Amino acid sequence: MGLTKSEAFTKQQNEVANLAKAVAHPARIAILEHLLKTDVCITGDLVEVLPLAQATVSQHLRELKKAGLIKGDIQGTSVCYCLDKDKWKTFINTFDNLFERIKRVTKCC
Amino acid sequence: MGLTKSEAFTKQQNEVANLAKAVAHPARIAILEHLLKTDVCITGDLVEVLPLAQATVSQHLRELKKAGLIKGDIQGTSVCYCLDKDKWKTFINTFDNLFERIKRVTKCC
DNA sequence: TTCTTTTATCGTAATATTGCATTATACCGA
DNA sequence: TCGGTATAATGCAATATTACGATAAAAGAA
Repeated sequence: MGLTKSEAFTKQQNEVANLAKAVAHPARIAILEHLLKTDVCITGDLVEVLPLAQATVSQHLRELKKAGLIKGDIQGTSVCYCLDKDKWKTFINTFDNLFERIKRVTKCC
Repeated sequence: MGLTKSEAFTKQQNEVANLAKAVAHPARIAILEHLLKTDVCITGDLVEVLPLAQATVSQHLRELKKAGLIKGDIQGTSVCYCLDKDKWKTFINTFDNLFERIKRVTKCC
């Protein structure tokens, strides 16, 4: 079907999955890496760096914005993007928590 | 198109994206959480816990196995699944590295 | 106003993912 | 060997994602 049964899982499970989905594409990783290098950037910068068309880059930016991982401020004719530190704090805490629990696992088959 | 241009991105970017994709579904998060609770489990356990058909659970298990995050050992009629600690070490290191870089970001728009 | 620049959105096409019923496959006990 | 039980594989249908060209929208320059 291609339709995830989100309602059948807990809110937290969906939240973790959605955050993971936001970074589950190399183009979006590349966008984040570019933002780490340059602090802020505009779509035009990314179109030059990424091997994708402008429309596709815009789409990936929208995905990241939808997940809340980046913010965009309109500045004249261009839009200035940057990481949303608050949302990332949530992201990092969520996964650190999962990682800690996994690190404590010892038994295996 | 639905076809990710993987070859246009670096190996590392694809690796991070693929690891993220492996956990980008609430059912797979639920599977991992069940494994954290029980250390080991078989498909039958999961079918009872998850709101999904056996075939679907098996498919999600295969995704996790493909990503290397879990291992499966055949034990008689059933397959015993558990977390692959080594692969998780890689996963955690990869994301900890990203998280550290993000924590250091200060500038924003 | 008109042109240019920049970004977003729409429409379309192709592939991927999700989910399930059904069908194999494998092992064990009688 | 034959059923019973359990997992895996296959095939199908429906939705989601990815990508891009074309178009729209918004702001500044000429």
